[in-house]
Amino acid sequence: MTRTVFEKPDAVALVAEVFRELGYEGASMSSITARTKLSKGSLYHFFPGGKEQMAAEIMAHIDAWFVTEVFRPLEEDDPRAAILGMWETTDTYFRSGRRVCLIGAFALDETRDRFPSAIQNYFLRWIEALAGALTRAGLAAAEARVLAEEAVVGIQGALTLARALGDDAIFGRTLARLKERLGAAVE
Amino acid sequence: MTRTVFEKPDAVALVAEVFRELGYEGASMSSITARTKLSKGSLYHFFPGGKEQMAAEIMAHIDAWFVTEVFRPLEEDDPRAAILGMWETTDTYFRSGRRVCLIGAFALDETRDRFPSAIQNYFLRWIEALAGALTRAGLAAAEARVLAEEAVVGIQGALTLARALGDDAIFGRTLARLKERLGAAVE
DNA sequence: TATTTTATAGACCAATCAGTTTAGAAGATC
DNA sequence: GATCTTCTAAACTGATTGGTCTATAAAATA
Repeated sequence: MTRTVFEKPDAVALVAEVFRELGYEGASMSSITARTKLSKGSLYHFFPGGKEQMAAEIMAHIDAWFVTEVFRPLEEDDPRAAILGMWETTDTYFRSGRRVCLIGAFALDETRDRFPSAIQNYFLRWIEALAGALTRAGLAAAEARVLAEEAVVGIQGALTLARALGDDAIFGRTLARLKERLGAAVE
Repeated sequence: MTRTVFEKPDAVALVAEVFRELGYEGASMSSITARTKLSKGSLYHFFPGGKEQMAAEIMAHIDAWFVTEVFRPLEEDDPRAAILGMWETTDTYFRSGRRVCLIGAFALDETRDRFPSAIQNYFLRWIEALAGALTRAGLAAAEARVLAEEAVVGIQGALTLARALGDDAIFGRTLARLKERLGAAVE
């Protein structure tokens, strides 16, 4: 009998992709075991709290990744360069729109009511980090906030349309448009 | 024993709201019967094909509504007035962002694979109808298309953030910004 | 190498799932 | 008012759900 041994960080990442593809309700334990190759025993060993704990830890993992890779870099010295880096990181993370935003997807149905603050904070911090960079690049606080909100709205909307249309180009087009608009505002 | 008698159009509308709130996988037959007060007998009488038929008919119903209330009005004589009307209709339909886009939500998870053309056509037709109005208002076809895409992306993104943040104002702010941007382009 | 800890496999559970069936009530037609 | 069609209620089905448990394999520690 062959056995495959997993480590928890790998389990989190594997299960995350299943939730991302199927949504919280759509991701049944059997679909999770089938797609990740982790047995139920392994899953409940790592996540005694079941699906709810899996989703909570996945969201915490995503949040930590964005703090390190997106939000904190936006606080660095050169705000213009930081914002340019954000477009690159965002395009890579969402695989040019082929990967959806798990937290955005959770927000749309009543899964939101299970994790309201995690969902709210993720988007709030993104908007605040970007608005902060725009402010340090010279924009008035109010204008920075409006533009940051427009950017995060555009990213989410483009992810929805990319999947709805099966269009691999719309996400890149949207990022390019937002990049130009924010770039022009801080020139 | 009291019995409530429903008509099919009412059944479609009632079930639609449950799918909208819970998503396709999240909407179980028991949650549908509980929230709509339609019994299983009634539901399978109206929709012998079960959940899949319910969702298909709901999407067709939404599509028809948008054709009548949004897409066709955009083809009327005065394109500027038609576009202004679209912002009103959109704000009302999505209840200032408190109501999500069922078709956008279906696009995000593998529910999309059940109804790929219905989902794709809904967004394609919206973009095309709006681009057509912008063209007739004087814009070059390419520019009209880009702006129309930006508008539909913005609407979807704002719906996601409205729910994620529990913010009643962000949808209206986004619509106002898009209205101004499209209005300025055709002046 | 012996022991302890960590992790896997899969049988098992009660509850819920989508869907079927049947009996009869309400509404429409005659 | 009798007949026929439409619709509802709820019991029922087999399959699947999320979750538990036990035996044991692998890894870490001693």
